Amino acid sequence: MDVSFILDALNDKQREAVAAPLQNSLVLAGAGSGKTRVLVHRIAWLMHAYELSPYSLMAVTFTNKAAREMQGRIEQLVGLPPQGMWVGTFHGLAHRLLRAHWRDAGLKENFQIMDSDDQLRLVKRIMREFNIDDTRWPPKQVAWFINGQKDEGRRAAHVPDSHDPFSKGMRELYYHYEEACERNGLLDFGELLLRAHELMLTNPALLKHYQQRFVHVLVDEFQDTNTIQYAWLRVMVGDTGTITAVGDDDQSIYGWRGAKIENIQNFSKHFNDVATIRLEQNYRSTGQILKAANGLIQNNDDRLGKELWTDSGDGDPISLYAGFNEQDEARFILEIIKKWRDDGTALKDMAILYRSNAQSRVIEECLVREQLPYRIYGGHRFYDRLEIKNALAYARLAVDPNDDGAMERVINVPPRGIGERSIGTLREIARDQGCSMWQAAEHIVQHGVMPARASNAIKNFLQIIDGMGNTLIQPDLGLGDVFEHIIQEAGLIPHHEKEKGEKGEARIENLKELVSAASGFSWSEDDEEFSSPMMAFLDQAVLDAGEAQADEYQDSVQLMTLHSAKGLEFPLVFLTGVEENLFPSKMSFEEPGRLEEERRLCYVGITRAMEKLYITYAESRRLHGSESFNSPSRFIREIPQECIEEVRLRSQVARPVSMQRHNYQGTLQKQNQSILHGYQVPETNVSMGDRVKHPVFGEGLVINYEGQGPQARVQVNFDTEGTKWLVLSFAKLEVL
DNA sequence: CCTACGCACTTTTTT
DNA sequence: AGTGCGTAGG
Repeated sequence: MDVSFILDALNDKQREAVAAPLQNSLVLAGAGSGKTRVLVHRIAWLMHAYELSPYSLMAVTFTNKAAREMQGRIEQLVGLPPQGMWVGTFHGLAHRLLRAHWRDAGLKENFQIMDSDDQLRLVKRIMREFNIDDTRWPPKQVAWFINGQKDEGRRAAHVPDSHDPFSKGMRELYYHYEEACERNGLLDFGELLLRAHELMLTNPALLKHYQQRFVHVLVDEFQDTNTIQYAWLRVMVGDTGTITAVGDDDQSIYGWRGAKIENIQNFSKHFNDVATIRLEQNYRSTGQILKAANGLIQNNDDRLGKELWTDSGDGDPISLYAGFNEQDEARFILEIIKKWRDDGTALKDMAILYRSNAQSRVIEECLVREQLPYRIYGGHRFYDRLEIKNALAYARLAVDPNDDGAMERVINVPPRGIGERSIGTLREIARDQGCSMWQAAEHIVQHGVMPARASNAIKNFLQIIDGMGNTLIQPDLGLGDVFEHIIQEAGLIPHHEKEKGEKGEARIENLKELVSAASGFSWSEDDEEFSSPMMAFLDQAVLDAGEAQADEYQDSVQLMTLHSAKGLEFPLVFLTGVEENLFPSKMSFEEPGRLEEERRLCYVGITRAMEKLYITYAESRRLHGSESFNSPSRFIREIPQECIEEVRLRSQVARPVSMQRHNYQGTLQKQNQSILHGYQVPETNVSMGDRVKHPVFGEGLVINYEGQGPQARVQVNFDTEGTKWLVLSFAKLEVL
């Protein structure tokens, strides 16, 4: 069979990885080295060279986006969809196993998946029920604790006993939480993985079946696996299967949520006869950018070791800009963006990266002022939005009125006269009778045990839900129509119309989008596990947050955190706020490993840039209301200095010693007039970039300033006399 | 029952 | 500074 189409157009190392024998292999794929390509071609190779059926392959990713991309590229390469192959996220595949084997997994047939929001609500509910002090055990922290334990594969019973009351309480709460989930048929994200793992361990026949089925397993972003994911993989592969793990230890940035970099570091110890292949040729960035990235990451210990290289030239050095505050930083970025745009670069090819979301605001304001379109990645996901979650809760109630979580969520949204008092009564009855809140509500309405006003309100609600339930069983209604009804019946549109500002409008727009998402939903393929389209849709809504935003196709500047930038690339990248305490974040100073993770994050940031990278920081920054003076990040110092070019002379005037200590001695290499133009010097009529005339020195260009009021000084680059600092109140400068 | 005000918090995010 | 949450008053 001709397999050249699989191996051609690969470099030697990629080919080595793709055509490796059917054995365990670890592909250390540096940034921009064609990782997904290798994965996809490996799959095609296994199918052709070893005549493996797609049925015997499983490919695991972390995000739905990555799974979709892989699926698409396999189709593209092989020419048809890989029938029977399992391609999906850890959670998606675990979910699939549990739906198929719910009985063996000890679940209810109609079990529901909770997202983190549902989970937090459940935690709060439990804490209320048991009268637990939520100042000593903040619900968020409780949820965090439970998730952390599940990531480690521990149930409440496995949590080591402790004598300190706080830990004891946590453990106790975990018990209650487990019990509540069990009773209500609820699974959080961690539970999907944990339960899928246990399903395999407790059902040897089932395990054998899957181990025999999956001859080869492929894993993307292996450095991000946590304990339970790794354990599950090992069980699924077993002694008979083999695995290809693709990842990059230098890009492990999720340790804080349980990812174990050790998994990739020790991979060769846990699996037999591992072939390790390094992909170090980078097809993305210029030589200078790679040199900077390599230099920086060398400061980490315990690396598997890897050095990126390219054969496509050095490119521009990295530009470093010191803003005097965050406003200045933002304005600088905007100037560069406008320059690149005028030179023909599309806005979507420019990315502004920052360490924390709070930093985006200043930049956004600047973008708005300059009327440049932008798009912020991350933020709230579509299905996470309040209005969407409410609509989905109505749908859940329509499917199963006994869904207490959904009931609590929307019973009084929009306000319909069922307040905390009434809900409390419902909860009480439900608990005493061991029934659902819905049944409690029916009881109340029938027996009139509550004041007429409250009783009527509840009756009204029951009727609304009943009506929704009816639309579900009408065969001629599509999923979109059902949601249309639901939103209508619930009165969500008028409810959001009442909201002030543009918020309500946006929410109504989102609800419309939900309707169209529902109409476009198809569950045809291999989803025989699901009993109805609505159920499938609801599951999908929880597991796949629906990334796309409306303005996706508009050409716009891309803003995102460094974490969400992983896996992406842009010709022009700004790495902003590169200051001590911010990046590395001061939160990372406590645990030793965290600083290395910050450094990897910086490495990720640098390697996003294809052509040109700007690193910026601000000498003074207003964040969370107060002003702080941070020194430039240590990461800047760790980059080989020959890769860096400063775009502004650091001011040489008096400053607090603490700041001066960190100043760079870099010299002014290039004056960029367009950069500086438009900078207003406070309380004067002189602007940066202005041409001025001095009675003695002649004409020159204002390139910097310092101080305020009578002490204000400007630096002028005179045409004939060089640069000089002048005190504005003395020098007789004339603006030309 | 709803609205308004005051308080505390603030790294990173996917599923 | 801004937001989200909980409590106090209308």
